[in-house]
Amino acid sequence: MNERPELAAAFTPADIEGVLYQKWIDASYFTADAKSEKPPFTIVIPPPNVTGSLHIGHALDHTLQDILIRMKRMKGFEALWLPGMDHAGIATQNVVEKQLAAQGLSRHDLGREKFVEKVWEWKAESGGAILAQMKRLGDSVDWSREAFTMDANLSEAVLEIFKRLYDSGLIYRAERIINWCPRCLTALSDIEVDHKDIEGEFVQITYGDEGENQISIATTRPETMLGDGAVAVNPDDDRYKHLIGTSVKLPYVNRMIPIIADELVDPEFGTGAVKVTAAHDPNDFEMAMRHNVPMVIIMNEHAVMAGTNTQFDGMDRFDARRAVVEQLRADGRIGWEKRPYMHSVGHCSRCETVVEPRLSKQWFVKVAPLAKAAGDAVRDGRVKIEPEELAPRYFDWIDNMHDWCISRQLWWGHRIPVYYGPNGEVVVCGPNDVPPAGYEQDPDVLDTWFSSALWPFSTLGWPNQTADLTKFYPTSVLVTGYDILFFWVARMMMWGLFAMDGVQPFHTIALHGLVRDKFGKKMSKSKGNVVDPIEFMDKYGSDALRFTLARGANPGADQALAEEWIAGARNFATKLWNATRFANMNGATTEGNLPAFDSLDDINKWILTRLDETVADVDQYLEKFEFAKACELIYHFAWDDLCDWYLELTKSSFAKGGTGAADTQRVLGHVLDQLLRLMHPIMPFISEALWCNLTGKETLVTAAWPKFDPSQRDESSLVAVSKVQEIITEIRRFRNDQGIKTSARVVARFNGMSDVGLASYEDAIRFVVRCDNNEGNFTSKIDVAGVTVEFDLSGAIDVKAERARLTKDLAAAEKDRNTAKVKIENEGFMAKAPMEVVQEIRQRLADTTADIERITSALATLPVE
RNA sequence: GGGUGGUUAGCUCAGUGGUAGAGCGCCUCGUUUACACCGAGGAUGUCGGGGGUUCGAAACCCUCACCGCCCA
Repeated sequence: MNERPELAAAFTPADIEGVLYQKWIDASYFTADAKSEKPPFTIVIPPPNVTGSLHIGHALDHTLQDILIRMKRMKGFEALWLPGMDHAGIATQNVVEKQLAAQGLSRHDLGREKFVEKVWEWKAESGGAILAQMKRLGDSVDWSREAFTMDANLSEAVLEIFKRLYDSGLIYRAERIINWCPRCLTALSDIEVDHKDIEGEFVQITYGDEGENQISIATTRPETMLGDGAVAVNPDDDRYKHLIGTSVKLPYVNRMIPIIADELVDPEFGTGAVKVTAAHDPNDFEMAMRHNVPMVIIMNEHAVMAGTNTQFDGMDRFDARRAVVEQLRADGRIGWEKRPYMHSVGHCSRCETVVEPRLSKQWFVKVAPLAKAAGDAVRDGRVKIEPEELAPRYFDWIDNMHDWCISRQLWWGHRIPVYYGPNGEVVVCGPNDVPPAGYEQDPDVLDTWFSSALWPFSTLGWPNQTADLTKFYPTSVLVTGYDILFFWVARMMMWGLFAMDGVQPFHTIALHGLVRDKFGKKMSKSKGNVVDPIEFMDKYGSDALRFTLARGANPGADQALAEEWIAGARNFATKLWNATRFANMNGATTEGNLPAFDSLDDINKWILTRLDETVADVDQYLEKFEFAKACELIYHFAWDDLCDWYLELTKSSFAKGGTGAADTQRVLGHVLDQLLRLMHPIMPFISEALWCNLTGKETLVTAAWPKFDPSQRDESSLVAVSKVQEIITEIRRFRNDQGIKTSARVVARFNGMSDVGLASYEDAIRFVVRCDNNEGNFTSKIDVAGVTVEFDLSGAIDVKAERARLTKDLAAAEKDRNTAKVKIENEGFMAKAPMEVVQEIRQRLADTTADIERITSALATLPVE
């Protein structure tokens, strides 16, 4: 009767994963159809860097997206999960430059065109390793739509939006203080700078010569004094009021600089007088703008002192700092020195070099109107942020966003589509424009995030009005870590709303947290606690890794991950494998209709009821991005309800055969069928393997998602089975306490089974607890759930153990009764607590009182030792 | 400095007013015919401290302490 191929005795993930993924690809299950009548469900993948490989954070991010996509596909949506990669300007250029450096070359040796060619070569050969790794993970992405931010059509989108923004007055070129990385030799946006507290110095320096105007300032960057354009004090600071409007001589440079008054100066900080280095400090720049202070650049692009006409020219900025302080000290110009002085310093997020704020002519996006729209879309509910607790963080940032510096002095990326004429004319070219003859293109490229921000629609064909764009935009949900909320999410919001006529790029932003080590510490190479998801997949299977990550994914919260947890998930997979083997051995089937619900016994009704509850709850949780809770329910339903109880309770029925067994075969087949469907989004490989084996069908990928129907539940079966469980547990406990081996058979007599409606389950109980129904000399008994079970222990009852057991029960019952009693005797409680709570406590009081009586009398009848 | 999240069993974490939970770990027993990647049983918490609201607080309010994150 069982024609299914037999499942291997042990579950080996490697045996099924590659084969199944290939089968899915061959069958094009993941390819979405823009012409489909089905409602769309779209997710665009956060494009990994082309230089990247799959790390544990990707594994989490992808697992969650795949869960949603697979579930929606099963629910009958036209599910599109669009994969692709980001060209990752600085990161990629760095990789290729490093390779060149190994050959003693720099990009300048090759020239721009050759260098960019080289990067493309590198991309073809070594880039995108992550794509193969995504297949290991089981990602059900539509490979036919794979995109790259530097693809022709995506590049066209970049030109298009640049032109539109420029024409709308939202892109401008200006001299501003920007973050300059002296190693990458490019400007950076604010969020590409990481602020870290480091040990620096804070020194007091006197400007002006003796007999002339003198003033003491305090600074953490003494070397920048060479570029000072003024000294600023607070207008209300009595110490300096008399100096405002006068000048003081800047040492070494010997330039007279004005002493100005500005509210920004904090009189409590340092000496209350600050140097104004407009070209190398953002705050100073602001002040300088207000007071017309000259801006002097004192370093070259490598952050080497230049153009100061002092002995410090040619020194690196940090060498210059020491040299300047030394000279000042020698000249008696240093007051106090605080060293080390902890303060926050910006570092390049790519290479960790200390960023040099620098006056520079760059291209900027005027963000105010765009950011306003991006904030409003969330404020008015068109876009939901999950969990909503993270929305304030979004508002806080987007409502206070500074103009965005988008030009980068790199070669790898989208070149800025601006052309300059011989007389300084400026022309911006869209995708279909041709620059006038003799015009030269701006040499810079755009910030990588400029193009990533187009991702939700450039990947669908924009600016062309494609079928994909019509069908799949706006996307359904964006799943990503909260760490790139600002980098990427906010910018997609701005671009999407602007380019798509106010239509938001996604309905929901589902944010997850970071994966941390088993102690909740951040993973880092220096700590050596970084884990490799590929290694875990090799060792425990992709399903185990996926389940572990999903099980730890509470919305917006970080999760700790330990190898043991993954081993546990692998054990869970093995458990299911074996449960299915058991089902096969006992003739479980999915053929034919389910027996009428009302005709079933309580055990079958119970498991169907529990299944229905589980399906309903899991469905609801997954829809709310509560992955951890959904996994928890599946895990406990499968392991506890199904394996530990249902399978055990069905054994006697299978042993007996008959219609009871036939019903159970069909119900068991159904329960497994539905459970495997339910877990397929989370553990796609093993669920597919087992489901196809069980049902003989082709694939679970496109099978229907389980439906739930609360009318097909039976509460009384829950009560009945819980009594059965209580009886079994008590008997096991008794046997355990009495030191009876699990395998040993005991003669026992059950009294009162029909009074509690359990007569028909006596056999099932006896089977599980190995109690034979023979005549005997019943010397011991236990009372549980209204039933008395008497045992023939051949007189060998361990009275001491039994007394200990009962004494413990008595103490527990007394404690419970006492808490109930205290409440009942509390007038306030009786007067104010809701009726059902009072009822419940009354019941508890009655139950525990009865328990105490029963246990007390049992203790009394124990023979004296 | 400004925000913000947290402090619950040995570890990592659920738990938004009615007898404290999970996974892993720990202890005892066990190869019983799906599974030792297993089964059965068991131990473990003045829910960070203090105060308040309430008949009732891990949960709500105030306060203190400590840890973390974001922004400057």
